[in-house]
Amino acid sequence: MKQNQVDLSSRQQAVLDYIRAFLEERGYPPSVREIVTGCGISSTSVAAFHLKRLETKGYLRRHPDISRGLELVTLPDSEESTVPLIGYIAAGKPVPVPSADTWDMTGAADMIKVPRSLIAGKEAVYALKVKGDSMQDALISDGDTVLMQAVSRVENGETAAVWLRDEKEITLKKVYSEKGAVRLQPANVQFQPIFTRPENVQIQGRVVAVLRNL
Amino acid sequence: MKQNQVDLSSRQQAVLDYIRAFLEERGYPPSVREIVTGCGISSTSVAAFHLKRLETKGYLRRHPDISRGLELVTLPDSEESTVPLIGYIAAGKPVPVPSADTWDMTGAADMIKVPRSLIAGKEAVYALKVKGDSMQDALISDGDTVLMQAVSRVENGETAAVWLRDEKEITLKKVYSEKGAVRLQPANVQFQPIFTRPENVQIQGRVVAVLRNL
DNA sequence: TCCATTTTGGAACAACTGTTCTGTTTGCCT
DNA sequence: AGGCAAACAGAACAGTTGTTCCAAAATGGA
Repeated sequence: MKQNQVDLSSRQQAVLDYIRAFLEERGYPPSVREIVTGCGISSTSVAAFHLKRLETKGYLRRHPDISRGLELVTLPDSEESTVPLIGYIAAGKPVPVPSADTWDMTGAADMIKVPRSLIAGKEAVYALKVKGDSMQDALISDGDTVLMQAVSRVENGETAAVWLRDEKEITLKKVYSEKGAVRLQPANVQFQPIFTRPENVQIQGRVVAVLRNL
Repeated sequence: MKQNQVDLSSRQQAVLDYIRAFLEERGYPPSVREIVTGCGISSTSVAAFHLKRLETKGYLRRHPDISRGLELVTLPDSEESTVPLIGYIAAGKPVPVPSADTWDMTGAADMIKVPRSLIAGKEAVYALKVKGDSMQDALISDGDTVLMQAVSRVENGETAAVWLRDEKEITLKKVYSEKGAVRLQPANVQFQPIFTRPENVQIQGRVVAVLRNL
């Protein structure tokens, strides 16, 4: 939750934490003198000193001569991300490919909010709605939302959206590369794996997460 | 996004909008005089008058004698909610029951963030981690997070966490009440429903959503 | 119209607040 | 020990800011 920064002295960390807590609780930033008393600092000049330091280090923005003119530059990092919902995923059709402007917020595409923890650090994540019950072997049902990451290769054991060229079919399975063949393992333990030629599988993306709203 | 309130004069509405925009853009509330110039008001006393009015009407909280001591009371509905993660759900054990202080933020329990859209408007939502592969008939696998709502009855067709007294087992299924019996329908269409006596089923909660992080 | 209520104007006060200045202390490296 | 940069103290100044007082204008019924 609260992460300490390595390049801050304990005093500066304390000031930053105090501002965060104050802002969270009261809805407006503290004054310099409130910081002084709140952090056990003895003089306003010391607080000013550290505030200037925090600003040059990029942790907050200051508005000179304006009372309580503090602005946290990292808005309490919002714990959530916005990803584009670019289409549907169904058994018989390749998944929609995110285009260059897909992530443009101004686009007309739907955007959905997801907890940042679900896609921590991952780039190029987009969302697809599942149509049909063809993916129950992947423990995914009609109406689920699948978060995908646009990649063309995955590590062994990762779950991917796989286009089977021969079968002309999309399937979500764990991909294992084995001596001359590819093993596609369903998430549902009661289903058997599929073995096929490497040329038959086209990775369309990595499955990052699944959301089901009942 | 911005909703006009019916019980506000246009001036008060303008002031409220201005405060919202100012706060959004600068990160701290405006001063009375900034409100004056920003809204085309001629005197600080007029602004003070309207601010007092806005406070008594419940749209903001004021901190007297504190510069920029304005706090918008409208929870800026943050598109995400925090729910407590109170334990595990496994086949052979009843689900943990949320206690009165479970939702107390100060508790040591883990809190997780979820998109508000997943639990829109629902009360008493908590989270459980799934242990084991015993619920694949519900399209739920080991490691999934299940969002539950603490209720003791569900409507026909809703998915619930059901404790089967005879079998001493937890299962997640759609519940249908049928003439003298209860039909428990798995989400996975390839599984058969279970029929049992009403006395054998104890609803432990409604399943609101499922999160799977791969 | 007349009266009560609401809204507006203008000004001034006292407290709040950011800034700056000078000097001191502390920690740390050579 | 000596030197240097960071951190600390105290005080004072000037602009900002919430509040209040008094009076005027607008509004809205009866």
